[in-house]
Amino acid sequence: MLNEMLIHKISKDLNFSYFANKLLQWYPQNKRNLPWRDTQNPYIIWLSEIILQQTRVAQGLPYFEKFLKEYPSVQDLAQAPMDEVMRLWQGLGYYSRARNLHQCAKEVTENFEGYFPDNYKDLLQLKGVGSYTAAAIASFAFKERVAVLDGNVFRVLSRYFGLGTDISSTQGKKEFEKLANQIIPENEPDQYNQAIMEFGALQCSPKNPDCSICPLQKGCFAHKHHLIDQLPYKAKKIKVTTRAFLYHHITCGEHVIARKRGPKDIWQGLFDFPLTEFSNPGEINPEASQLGHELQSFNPTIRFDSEKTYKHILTHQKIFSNFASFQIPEEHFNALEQWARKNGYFPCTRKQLEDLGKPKLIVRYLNDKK
DNA sequence: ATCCCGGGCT
DNA sequence: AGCCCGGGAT
Repeated sequence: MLNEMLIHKISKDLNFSYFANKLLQWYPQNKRNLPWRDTQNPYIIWLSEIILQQTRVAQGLPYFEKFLKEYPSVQDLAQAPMDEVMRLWQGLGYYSRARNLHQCAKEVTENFEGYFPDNYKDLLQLKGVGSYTAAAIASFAFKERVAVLDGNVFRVLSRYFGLGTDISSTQGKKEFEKLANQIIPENEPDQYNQAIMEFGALQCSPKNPDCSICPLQKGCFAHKHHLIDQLPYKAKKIKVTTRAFLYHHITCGEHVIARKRGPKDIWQGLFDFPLTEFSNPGEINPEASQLGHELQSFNPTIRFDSEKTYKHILTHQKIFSNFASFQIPEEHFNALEQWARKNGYFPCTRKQLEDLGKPKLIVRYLNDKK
């Protein structure tokens, strides 16, 4: 057993060094010449990394040059007026980066005598410096053996080692971080970090990578299993929208006003009540409902139960719903029916309504009324 | 026009 | 988890 584990560990380590060596070999032959490469100046590295967050090289490059020309040192940047920094940043997006950049320069100047912290852990404390940027500065400027994890690294590792954990999950980030830090070699950790990111950008590209010329094709899990376009796996984050409904429960004798729900929205083909939608739950207000006003001519007895908000959770929608009930004297039935038909609603008896398919939300409300 | 991508902060 | 932003792909 011990033997097996030992063999497993050794073969894993061999595989890791094979992988790292291939990248280290590939890098000098293929790397782009960029002005923040081949320097160990933490200020220049930090500046470039902040600018390159969420930003392509082609877009960031002119900004990097502007900033370095205007502020050759961290002190120059720290002393610059905020407005000037913002103006230089103009057009690059994510403006909190510029605010953090300026604040970080001040921190370094005032609290660290102008010297950036020289290790991952301390770098993390700086404003605007997260795990990626801290690892980049620590390895490029100070040769610390700490792996960078950016979109490129996730992609390369996920494909080569067949790691399919969702890269947007906390669990996934942990697993990739662990793997990446096992692979990164003791010597030249900086070159290795540069190499794997450049490899991801140029060779192991998100779409249509040319695997026929890839130095890591042999041994690549994704290539072997034809999973290049499935990896890395990233769960699409469905954005949950909040909606606020005011339902109008309109009754007239034994009749209820209903409607069949149409396409392009939830509950297609089910039946519910006339509905006014508000932009958020706090704004639900019968006074603001056009429907309620139209019903006034039928002399309704109105009850709005604002206390009871029904919450209905779907995968992609969170619905908050209130109900207002309108009891209409039977003498207005004909006029009410005309109004209903004109607006795409129809009267039906309580019994008929029972037999129609309704959203859970409506059923819950009707049961509560009993 | 709409979708997708991406580090860090809150 | 949701937001911040612009650019590129579709």
